Amino acid sequence: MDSCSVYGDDHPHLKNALLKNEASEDLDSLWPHDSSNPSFHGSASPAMVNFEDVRGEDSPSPQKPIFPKIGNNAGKTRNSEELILDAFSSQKKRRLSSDQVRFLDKSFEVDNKLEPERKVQLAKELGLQPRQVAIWFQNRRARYKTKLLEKDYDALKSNYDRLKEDFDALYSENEKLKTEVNTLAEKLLGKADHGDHRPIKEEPPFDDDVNKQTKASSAKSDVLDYSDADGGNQRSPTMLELEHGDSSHVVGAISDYEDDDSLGRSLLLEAGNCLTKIEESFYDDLQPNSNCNLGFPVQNNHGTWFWQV
DNA sequence: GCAAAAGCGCCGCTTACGTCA
DNA sequence: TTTGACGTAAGCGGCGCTTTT
Repeated sequence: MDSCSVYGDDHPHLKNALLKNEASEDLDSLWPHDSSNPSFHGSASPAMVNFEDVRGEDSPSPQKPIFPKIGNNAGKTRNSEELILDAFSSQKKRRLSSDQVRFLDKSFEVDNKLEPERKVQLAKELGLQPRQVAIWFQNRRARYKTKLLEKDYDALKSNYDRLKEDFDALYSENEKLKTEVNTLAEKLLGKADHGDHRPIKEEPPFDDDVNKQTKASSAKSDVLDYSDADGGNQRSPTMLELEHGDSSHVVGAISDYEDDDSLGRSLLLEAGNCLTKIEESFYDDLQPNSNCNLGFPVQNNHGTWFWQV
């Protein structure tokens, strides 16, 4: 920033006032006074912060504007004329002092927006140009926004990780149960091949598409010759039924095997229990009408489960 | 009353400087 | 002493809103 354009050529009276260290008196005439706030000499805004509240004990007189400590000489004692000459003769950027930053931060915490009056008062109190105060607030808002975004990102990421963990656990359990069901089905098939060749009674219809494919099938094909009902994935009717959320007929079909031995019956009963368990595990907690399924299966009006994106 | 111009402040992006390891 | 990374003051252009003409 070109400080000369503000306090120099454009406002020679202000430059002279500063050179005489009379800034407070001259600037005081620019806004109304408020005796209740000696620090700001006229602060009427509740958002204003008293510089004395944040200034360290080693800071200069609270009644005088705080000029920036310049560069590496920040810790050295320099008279005000040197500082002012430096400020006006150099085009280089000068960092704000820690006191100034603390004061601005306090003020920012109270209100991150800057009204014109407040800006002028802050600038006066800190010995800065109003534009410098405005720029500081703009940059501060930007930094604050960045931090907020980072915080939001972290929160969303942790939520995503947690959901993914849950999903992975459910998915692996699903795979495990599928394997278990297939094993039981194979055992059942082997049993049927060795013993009773009586055809398994046709299952009652449970859904349009699946029913079309299974209606004319034998009991054997009912278990093994399941065809593609949803895009290439070979799934047994049992699995399809699971996806349709109803295994009651599967459990009911177990009664057709009452003539079998106890092993077959127990296997079937166990399979039925597994199916019930799978249903409970996967579908009971889902909310099909929710817009926040995050990729979990959702049931539409026809009772068909699909993957919502 | 309406429209164009001017003024102002804010924002996002960028640059340049100061500081530190 | 040099160098690269990082934080930050400030520049710039665009946009929206308000005021002026």
